[in-house]
Amino acid sequence: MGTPASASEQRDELGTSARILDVAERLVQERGFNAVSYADIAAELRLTKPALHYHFAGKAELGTALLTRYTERFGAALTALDTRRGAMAKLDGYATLYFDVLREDRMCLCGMLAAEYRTLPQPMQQAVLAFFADNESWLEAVLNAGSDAGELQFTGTYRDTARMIISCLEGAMLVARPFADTARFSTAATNLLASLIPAPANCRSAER
Amino acid sequence: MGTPASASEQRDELGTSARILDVAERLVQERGFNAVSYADIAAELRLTKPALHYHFAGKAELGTALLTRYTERFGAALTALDTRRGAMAKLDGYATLYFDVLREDRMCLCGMLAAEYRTLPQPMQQAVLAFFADNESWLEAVLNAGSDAGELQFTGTYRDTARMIISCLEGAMLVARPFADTARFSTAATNLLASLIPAPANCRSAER
DNA sequence: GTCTATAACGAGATAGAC
DNA sequence: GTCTATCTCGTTATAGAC
Repeated sequence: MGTPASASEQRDELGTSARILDVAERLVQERGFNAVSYADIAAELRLTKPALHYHFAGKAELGTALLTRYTERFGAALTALDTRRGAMAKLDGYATLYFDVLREDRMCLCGMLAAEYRTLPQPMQQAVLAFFADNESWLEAVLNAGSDAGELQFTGTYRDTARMIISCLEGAMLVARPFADTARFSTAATNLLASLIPAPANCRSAER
Repeated sequence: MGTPASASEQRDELGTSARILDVAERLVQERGFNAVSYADIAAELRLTKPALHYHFAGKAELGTALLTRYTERFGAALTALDTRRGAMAKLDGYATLYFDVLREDRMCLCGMLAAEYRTLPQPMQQAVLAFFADNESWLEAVLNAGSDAGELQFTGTYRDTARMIISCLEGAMLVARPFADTARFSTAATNLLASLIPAPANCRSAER
């Protein structure tokens, strides 16, 4: 449960801006920012290009709005996961957030934009970095608590392990999508999380 | 050592086709296929667009040639790694192939094209899948041998572990590049490979 | 808030001279 | 093998009517 994306795309009662963002978000996650045009978005919504320009002055503004909303939604999903008891339950939920995106045949928005990073306007670049930094912070806290509770075990620092989780999940999405093989992702995610489970009995990690 | 890329870009004695491929490869790895134009490539080589069309009829043909050469070069690098003794030495060399690409501020060509997959012409799509399949096969063999020799230990199948290695390295590149932080990659790669070392070496409190 | 019309530019691609 | 010139199309973006 809990794709941070879409949810509103079907409803007609929503504002035009929100529907533009919904369509744009999906198209960017599928094709990449550079491969999506105002014409593509307008056509899906049966609007015209100037109507889009009324809501979002330029492509840079649209992209920034996309990132703001996506990061907020993802942050809310992480906060929701905080109510789960147990570090592994939280990490499981975290991996499921990614899985739900992949199941819709989409790449993580920020994973996609990370690939196109060099071509993005500065405000979008900053927002992509902020997204990953946010995720890293949340994971660090989960790893810290899980380690203290003896639920988790890993050799690297909290930060490095958090980064590794993000890298593995983003990479697993990146590669699984061309193969149209969600199991490829699930297996990688499962193995990744399994590697954080403490070895039985006499094998424990040192304090940091 | 041993970036499978470039190497020839500086020399003037090379054929024009090879120099076109060199420039195109670098630009695609930096910006993405959709963000590179014939004009960009021609300008760097002080040629004109029709000169490029003489060597590569269209962008699809150029992209396919790019993939063919890249996959061959990567395959040759893998064959070279086969001479190393020890599974971990081979895996280390494998990770270094990725690192050398990242150090040049480039994404893995096929990681980049995986993001843009939906927008690629079919021949390029097939070539991207083949690249990952090739890598997977090589890794599977290394993991198999390393496991038999007791050098490596992992819980998933050879195939799943091979896929996880590819995913982690591709994802680590994807995320490290926007941060312009090669250490981010190295740490992830080191942790990844460390997780394949059998327990006794990995666990401080003695033997199982 | 959405439209028609159009500007201004860059893309991939081709014809034909040299 | 490379050029100039040109074509056609798609792109972002704006002016101004409704």
